[in-house]
Amino acid sequence: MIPNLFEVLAEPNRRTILDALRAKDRTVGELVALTSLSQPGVSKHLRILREAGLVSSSKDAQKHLYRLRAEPLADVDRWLAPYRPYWLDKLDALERHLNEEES
Amino acid sequence: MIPNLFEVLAEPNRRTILDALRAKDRTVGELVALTSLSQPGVSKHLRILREAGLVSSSKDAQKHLYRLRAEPLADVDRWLAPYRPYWLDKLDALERHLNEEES
DNA sequence: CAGTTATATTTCCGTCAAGTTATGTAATGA
DNA sequence: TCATTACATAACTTGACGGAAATATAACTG
Repeated sequence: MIPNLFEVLAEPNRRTILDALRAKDRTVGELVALTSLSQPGVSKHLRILREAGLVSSSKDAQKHLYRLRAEPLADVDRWLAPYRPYWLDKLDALERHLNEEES
Repeated sequence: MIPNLFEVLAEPNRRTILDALRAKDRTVGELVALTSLSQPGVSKHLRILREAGLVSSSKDAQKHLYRLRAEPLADVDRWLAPYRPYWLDKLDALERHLNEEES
């Protein structure tokens, strides 16, 4: 219940859905085709993504259009920020300064 | 097996461990104190982090020192990159251009 | 060597996530 | 109204994960 953002993103099919929604809004049926999951399976993931604020939906007749809402991903970006210096070559010196031992 | 990086990061205690290792290398005992987990629990998480390439360890007598290896997190950063424009205010126009409907 | 410290591994258990099938609901169309 | 389309929800099964407890291993200490 109320899974954290990382848990939401840990599921590969959910990332596939998000990636697909970057290009354009999609119906559930389209996403089913993209994920090779059953329709209920996709709906389940969409619910989790909706509850995480990562997608929103609007109804167009029977079709439900899902749209990417990437704002929550800024939290991941903020978590990641302090780690970024570690993999940037220019700051290897900093990394070695913060630690001392060699493996 | 071989859980993907997002799965590894989904576990809160593992993120706690990584965050702690940003400051300095730590022994298992220190990490036990920081996570309120049992020692075997921490060792289990450390194994997963090691297999993901996110930490390395070196032995100093009985003590095992764990060190952050943040390089794999660059993959998360790369996954995140295409989403970044969506939450940057300056690019709201781009976002509206890529989609059309309103929720 | 015996005991202690520090950590890893094993075993077991409860929980929960993810998938499927079945069913419900809403809108369209003949 | 009845059938069909599109999707959501419910019910159920299964497998993996996270945790603790017990045990193993390795190094230091007296």
